[in-house]
This record gives sequence, structure tokens and C-alpha cells, in this order.
Amino acid sequence: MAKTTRMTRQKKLILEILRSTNIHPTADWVYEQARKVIPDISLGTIYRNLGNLKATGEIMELNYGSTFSRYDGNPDNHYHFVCKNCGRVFDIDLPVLTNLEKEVERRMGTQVTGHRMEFYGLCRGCQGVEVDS
Amino acid sequence: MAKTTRMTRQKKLILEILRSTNIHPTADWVYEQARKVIPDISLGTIYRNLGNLKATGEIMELNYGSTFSRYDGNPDNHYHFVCKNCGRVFDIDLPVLTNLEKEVERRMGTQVTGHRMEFYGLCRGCQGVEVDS
DNA sequence: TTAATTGCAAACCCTTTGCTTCATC
DNA sequence: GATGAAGCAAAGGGTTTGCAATTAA
Repeated sequence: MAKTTRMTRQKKLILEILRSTNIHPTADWVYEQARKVIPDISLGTIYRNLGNLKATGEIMELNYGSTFSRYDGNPDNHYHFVCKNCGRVFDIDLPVLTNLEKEVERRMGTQVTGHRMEFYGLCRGCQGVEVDS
Repeated sequence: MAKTTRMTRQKKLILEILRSTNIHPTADWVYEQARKVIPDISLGTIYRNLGNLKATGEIMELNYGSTFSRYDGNPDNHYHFVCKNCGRVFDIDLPVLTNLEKEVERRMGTQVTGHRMEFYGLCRGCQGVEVDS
């Protein structure tokens, strides 16, 4: 039986922070913002709540080729553009290809519960920059 | 000026190992395999060469929601299915949607150099398993 | 009241890196 | 022979976790 979950000030704040931005922040950025409201909130609490919120489907975790995760307050599937230079993540307003999941189910012979798609390139601010790999 | 790159036994072996499997192995798995041929090869060498091979486009690095990377000896873009229970990664034989990149370029106002797509679900071996999140 | 959650700090774990020695070109 | 690469081991850095003290329900 799943444990009940309490709505703490910390959890509420973290969710508010995530929903109020479109920069797909890192845990550390959320931490810095949260400290402005609850100065002694701990990074452990940030991670624990990000994990909870992800588990309940209220937020999404993004991990696109970097050593750390970013978080998205919009839990509905949508696609992203990732800048290969500055690492910033942008939302892309493209229709989600749910029909492709059916196709994959046929080929895999098993149920598909979701998919992700990310596009890579240089954002407008990073045009002309040299990037390795 | 870019440094020249030498073909060492270690690098050659690592590339051979990656090309001879379709399990999308972790660095550690490659390490264990490599040790069977070069017993005192080091994990640092594995990582350095995986980085080199990735930079030259000979292999691909996959990082799909886990704390560690997997590697793919096939550098041509293709899609993957990731099992949410056992973490195994399977190739999916679907045509690559290059036309979508053009669409994203229009919307982003900047060049798109590539994209990735991964499907999630339970593989046939993990059917019926409970998974959180 | 009581058990889930916090804050703190130490532990984790995958990956990177500095340095000396080795081996490719 | 010169210098890029290997081996070793320690450091790095984001994330997780154990535990006593809080606090939501």
C-alpha cells in the first residue's frame, strides 16, 4: 500500500516555482529560488520533493545529455529543443505523435506507455559558436 | 589545431566490443569485456576512448533517464525502446523523421542538427511488473 | 498523537582528471 | 625520439540517504 503524502510548505513552494517558469530549471536553481522564501530549506528536500512530484506525475524530469537533470512543471508530453552550446531547453509547439506509439507497440509486441523527442542545435543566442562533438 | 589521434590497441578493442553487441552497454560492461582481452586496461581508458569515439561520431552515447550512460556502436540516428523496469534498451526499426527537423527549424528560427526519440514501456520479459512513476 | 517530512551532513556512484610511464607514429 | 595515450588512484559533482527533530493530518 502506498504511503500517504503530505502537502508541506516546502513541497507546495517547489511546485509553484516549477509552474511559474519555462526555463526547465535544474534542482539547484529551484533550490536557490526556494531559499528566497524558506531560507533554511535543504537541497535534500528539493530532491526528495522533485522525486515525489515526478512519481505522482505532477512534473517531468528531463535529462538530455548532461550530467544533471532539469525539471518541467508541465507534465503533459511535449517536445524540446536543446542548445548544444548553452544547454538551455526550449519548448517546441509541435503536435505529439501518439500514433507512433501504436506503431512501436506492433513492432515491439508490448505496450508503449510514452515517448520523448528532443531536437538539438544552437539556439539563436549561440549562433556561430563552435561546439565539439 | 585539433590533436592527432592514435589508434591504440585499447581504442580498437573498445570499438570492436561496441560494434559486436546490440545491448547498448554501459561503460562498466565494456570495461568487463575489455578486461578479458587486456586484463590491466583501466576504466579511465574506457571512458576516455568512449569520449573520443563519440566526438568523432563513431559511436553514440545514450542517456535515458538513468544515472549512467549507455553506448551504441551504431552512430546512425535510430530510435530506441527503453524498458522502465529492467532498463534494457532496444533498437526500433522505424524510419527517421528528418522532415520534422525542418519544421522545428522554422519554428525555432535556428538550425537543427539532430534529434532523438525514445519510447518507454515494459519489455516482453518484464510484462506484469509494477513500476513506480 | 503519530508517522511522514525536514534539515543536516555524510555517503554514493558514475565519470573525470593529474601525473608518471608506455607505446604509437 | 616526440608526444599522445594508458594505468592508477584520487578528486569531482550531482543525487541519495540515515537519523534526530519537526510538523501536517
